[in-house]
Amino acid sequence: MLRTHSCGDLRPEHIGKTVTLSGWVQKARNKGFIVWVDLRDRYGITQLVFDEERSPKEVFEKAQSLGREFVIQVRGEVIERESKNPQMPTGAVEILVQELNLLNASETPPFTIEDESDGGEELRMQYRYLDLRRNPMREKLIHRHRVAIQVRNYLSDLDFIEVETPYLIKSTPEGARDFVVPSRMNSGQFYALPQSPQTFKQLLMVGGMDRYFQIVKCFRDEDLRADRQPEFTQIDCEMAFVDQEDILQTFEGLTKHLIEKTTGTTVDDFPRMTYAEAMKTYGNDKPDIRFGMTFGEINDLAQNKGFQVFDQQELVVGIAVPGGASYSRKEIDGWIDWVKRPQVGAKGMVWVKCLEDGTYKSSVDKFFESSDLEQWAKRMNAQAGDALFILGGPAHETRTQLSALRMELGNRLGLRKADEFAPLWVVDFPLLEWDEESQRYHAMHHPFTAPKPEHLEMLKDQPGEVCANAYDLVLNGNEIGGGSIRIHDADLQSQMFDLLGFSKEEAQAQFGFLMGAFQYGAPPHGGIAFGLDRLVAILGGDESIRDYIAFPKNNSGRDVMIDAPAPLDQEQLNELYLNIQTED
RNA sequence: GGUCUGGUAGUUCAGUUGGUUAGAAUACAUGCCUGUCACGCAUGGGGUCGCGGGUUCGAGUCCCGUCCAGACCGCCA
Repeated sequence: MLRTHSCGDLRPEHIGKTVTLSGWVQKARNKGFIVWVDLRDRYGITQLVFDEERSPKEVFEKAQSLGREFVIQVRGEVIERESKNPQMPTGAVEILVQELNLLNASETPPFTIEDESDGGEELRMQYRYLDLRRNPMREKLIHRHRVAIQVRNYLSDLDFIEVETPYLIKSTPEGARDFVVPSRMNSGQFYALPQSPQTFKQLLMVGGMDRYFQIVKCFRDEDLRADRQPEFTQIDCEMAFVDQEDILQTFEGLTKHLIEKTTGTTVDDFPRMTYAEAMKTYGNDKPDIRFGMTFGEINDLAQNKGFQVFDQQELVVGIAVPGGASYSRKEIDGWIDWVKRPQVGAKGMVWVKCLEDGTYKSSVDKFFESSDLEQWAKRMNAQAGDALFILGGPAHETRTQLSALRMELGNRLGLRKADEFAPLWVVDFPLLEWDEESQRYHAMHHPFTAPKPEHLEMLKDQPGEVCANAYDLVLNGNEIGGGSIRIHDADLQSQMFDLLGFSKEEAQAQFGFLMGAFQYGAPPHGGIAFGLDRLVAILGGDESIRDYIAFPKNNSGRDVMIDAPAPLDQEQLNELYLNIQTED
């Protein structure tokens, strides 16, 4: 038996017992006459003591050579510590070691295996197996496991069944780029890895499964971000014989359950906001409603008063910055530079300080009366002591820019508290969006999303105005889930493909299987998919998902530990009928 | 595809206007230390300043190129 207890088990009631422990050497403190070794495993740390007088001579000598991360097994008596450490759960006891067995030596690790490691991101990725030994990393993976278990239990209790769908499927032109897999048995042909199990879960509904979920890997060959990986995990769900309200209720329940079970905080019923409303008041379809700073549009108040910069803009809109009246000229200039960066792209920014004495000071004092500025402040819900930051320009662009500014201000003012959870539903998304590049409509959600029945008539003449029965679940400014009621009628689905620019032949070739299925009694159905990595990270109080994935990819989509992707040798390429084209 | 930031000891970083032998902390090694727990003290080893080119009497420092990493924009139905 390699151990009788874990390194987190022993307490004063074990004093006098002889135990066997195994684990890693966290640290050895050699005091000459006595050596203490912190022995670590997943469950905790137990202090071992090797004593000149009380330990066997050869054991004491062997203990001198123990280094960090050596794997050892010890046998000894649990004794009371002479000086206790109240900070450690096992801090009242220690093991007086009688037998020491070196199970495996270790090189000195390239970074310290401690809560606050000295290792940088890249190094920790390269030695991920060492990084995972650190408490914060282990706790994050355990947190992920707990969320996943709660999802399975909750949905299973509601009669959802988990069904696995295939990973080797067919490439489709819509949406993100596919990862493809060459087929050896079918020369020149390729599978694609699923961007999501979308069509399969719909076919499961046609197949009468009624309620399906799956915690499933999805693959998208697009550029990465802190919260985006090329392979990621979804909680994919679908229900038959439901309307939008049924789905919102069901998954609001799940999300509440997850927040309450894994963070200990409670949340009220989720507010709902239409897409149009979210864009108008937050400039964003995934607003962070943990803090205010909602948009105030002031076209009617600020135009035709002699300030030409505003007069010609489609939209003039601003926000109140709490405490902004005390900003120095330099700080304000810093924010003006910030919005003018190419990533944001504003041309400039007008500011107004709402002073404590009720007067106003602004960059446009020449053009506006104090009473004008007061009305602006009112529209932006400003208090005395705030500043107004105002942008003007084309409506959509300006909203996006002001939203970026609002989020950055929220971050820097500490308004985005990691332990606060503010979920909301964003509903009534447009069905389609016009794409300038390809000069055609694209599905905003995906091509299987059902238009709102009351908008069906507009589909022919004003397709851009049609709203969909589509919804996103937003948590703290992040989209953590999105879904829709699906089309279950072959004719309507065919009409959608028309609108998206598919010929009848293309639609048949790409999605014939789905249209075929709809001809055999497809039930009304709809669903939702959650980004598990993102959800887990936010519930854990982080924005970056990488720490919540055991073996993530870096910024360029590489796994620096196993050094993937990598070239294939010629033999393997031949077998797959592939030639590599060299760049010139 | 683009913008920005960074790359100096095993690691995390400092390094002035271009000027002596490139530093600190930590890790590591050795020794000392009668209760440590971020132990302490002393000593020591450890550098292709990412790589290539250029400017200069002289480059870690300035310029050009390139590679790598990170954040963001585009992209992500």
